Amino acid sequence: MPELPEVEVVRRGLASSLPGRTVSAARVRHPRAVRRHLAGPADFETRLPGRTFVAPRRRGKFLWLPFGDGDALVAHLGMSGQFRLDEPDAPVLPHTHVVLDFADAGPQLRFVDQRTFGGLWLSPGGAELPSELAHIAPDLFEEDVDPAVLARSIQRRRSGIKRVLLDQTVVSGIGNIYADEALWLAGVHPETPADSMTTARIRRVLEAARQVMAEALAQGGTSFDRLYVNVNGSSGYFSRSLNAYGREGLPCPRCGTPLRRVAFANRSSHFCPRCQRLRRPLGSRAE
DNA sequence: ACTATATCCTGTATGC
DNA sequence: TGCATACAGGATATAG
Repeated sequence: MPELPEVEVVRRGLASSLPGRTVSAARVRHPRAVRRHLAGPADFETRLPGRTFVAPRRRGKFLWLPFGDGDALVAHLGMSGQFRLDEPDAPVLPHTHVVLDFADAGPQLRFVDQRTFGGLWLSPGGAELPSELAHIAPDLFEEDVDPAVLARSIQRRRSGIKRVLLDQTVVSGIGNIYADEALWLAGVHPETPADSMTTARIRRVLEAARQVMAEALAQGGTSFDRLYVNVNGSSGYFSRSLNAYGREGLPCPRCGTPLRRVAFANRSSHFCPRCQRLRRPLGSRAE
């Protein structure tokens, strides 16, 4: 569930309190949370103490917390990962998998993750951009993304446009919720073959995605339950602004037609059958 | 190079 | 009431 806006809310929360703080101890309570730290949990615990955090960074849904020495702690929240900043004597929540102590008297950094799809690892030399993220494309808020270039690369794909939006090696940060919202906003059916769309139409979809994620960020992200919260444990409010996602059977806010939900890649797509028509089911691609 | 699918996981909701 | 099943879905390994 955490997509770009939710991860950015977390990044900002960490940015306000981590820089300048020095780790004094690391404890791994569940080894799965550091499975991408290939040297193992004990090595992870040994390598962090003594390092001082600088400003947290983000690309798409990945976070990294650089240290002053040029290495970085990389994190992905997966489905249900949370960073919490809690006083050392605060109760430890269930599913707390990693705890960092600091040399100062401030709060601990705790990684909590019910479904354990998320995780942490140390990336040597990863302060600027962890090498493990080299295959992750820039997101729509990075300045070096040229929408025209991106639209042309999307247009070369034969998959449905939603599948392409979810491919983090094409453009990062978009997950199932914002893909459905962007396509609803742009009036594009999720299964529309990317190579059947004009670049102008692809750019409208990208702009819709950027817009809906910006609005979600302004509202603190999307929360359906306590699985996504910021570093203080509070929820965002964007779920009440969703137009399509999770609204099967409810009237389309634009035309009133009942929204549909269809199976899609082990999950669901939500769309309006009237506003988001599949045009030209097969055959010519002249547009 | 591209495309699609199975897999990991657990709390909640639903069906019988 | 209890048990079983479906569902939520990130990234990635793997197969085609």
